[in-house]
Amino acid sequence: MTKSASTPRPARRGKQRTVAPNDAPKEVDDWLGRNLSRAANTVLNRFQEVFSEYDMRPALYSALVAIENNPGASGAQISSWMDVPRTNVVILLRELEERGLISRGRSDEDRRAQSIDLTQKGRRLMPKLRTAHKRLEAEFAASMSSSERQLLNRTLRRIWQAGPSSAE
Amino acid sequence: MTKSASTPRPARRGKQRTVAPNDAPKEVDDWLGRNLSRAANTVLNRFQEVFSEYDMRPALYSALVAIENNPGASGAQISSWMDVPRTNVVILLRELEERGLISRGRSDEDRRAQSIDLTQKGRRLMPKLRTAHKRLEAEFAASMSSSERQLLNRTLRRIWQAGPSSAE
DNA sequence: TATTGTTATACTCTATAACTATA
DNA sequence: TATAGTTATAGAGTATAACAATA
Repeated sequence: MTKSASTPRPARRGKQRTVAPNDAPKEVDDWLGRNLSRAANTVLNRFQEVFSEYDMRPALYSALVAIENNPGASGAQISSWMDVPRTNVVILLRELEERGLISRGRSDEDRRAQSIDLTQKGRRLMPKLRTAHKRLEAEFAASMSSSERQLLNRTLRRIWQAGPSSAE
Repeated sequence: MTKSASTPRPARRGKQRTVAPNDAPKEVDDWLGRNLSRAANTVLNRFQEVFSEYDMRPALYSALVAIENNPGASGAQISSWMDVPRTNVVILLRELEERGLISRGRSDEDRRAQSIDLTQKGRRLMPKLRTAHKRLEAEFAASMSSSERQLLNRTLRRIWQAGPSSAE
């Protein structure tokens, strides 16, 4: 069984910040890695809340988008498009198949490869997921100017694209 | 035993990007959460490489900095300063103690609380770790202007500080 | 009742080694 | 030899519940 077949994770309790806001600047305030990790985690938490009714994780959602954007692609092609190691994509694909959102046939030309597509159930789900995702993005975009948001995404891409490709 | 007592993790193989750079813009290119996660992961990988000779993880390093900045503090105070749940700080403190980098006595005023300090070994290690960390920061800062870097850190802080405090 | 420290456990993403089947 | 798919396993960070000891 997959874990995600269980009850959706309860949204984080929205605890109030009780810490006094007069915190002095800390040595760690400008650590890039720390700020990135914590920001990523904040977005992850909101993702789980926004998508709670769909029992959807970010990696699962991006796999669905990859499949929708590459109809009939093989797992290796999905892996390459997502830039995620094949070995980790396998788990996502199995889970999506178990949930009836994708189908995996055998390719005619290359009998090693699969031919992956959204099922009708999957195709029907996508617009709802996209709506939820747009809501999530808009929520964070609300606290930035448009140019600031674009610069942020460009800067972040420059950071991670400088590293080695994650696709195996 | 703690895992970190084992051999330092081998630095990631620096694989060349073989993917053709003519990738068309993808739907996922402007996903904030994805860009944040991947950027954070890139910095994490570099952290592991730069700190490989010290067998040091980011969380462990930031705990050391927290302790150095709060001599004699309790675990709860360290947790609050780091803004990390107590339950996760416990693991870091135990590991640091096992490695002889910190000492944990009992507080005189409150017999529940500990009084945490760097050991001499820990104090001697800190300058080396700081040097490595400065190198790491400088490496990523090199690809940005100073104002861009400041804006980035400010934006990231705004994102994660908007969420609930992680300190329990 | 509340706080301190702790154990146990789970979840998400990422990473590597090793294997089978096919090319 | 190389590629596609898979299994198993590990590491890093984050999260919650529950407990004993102390306040």
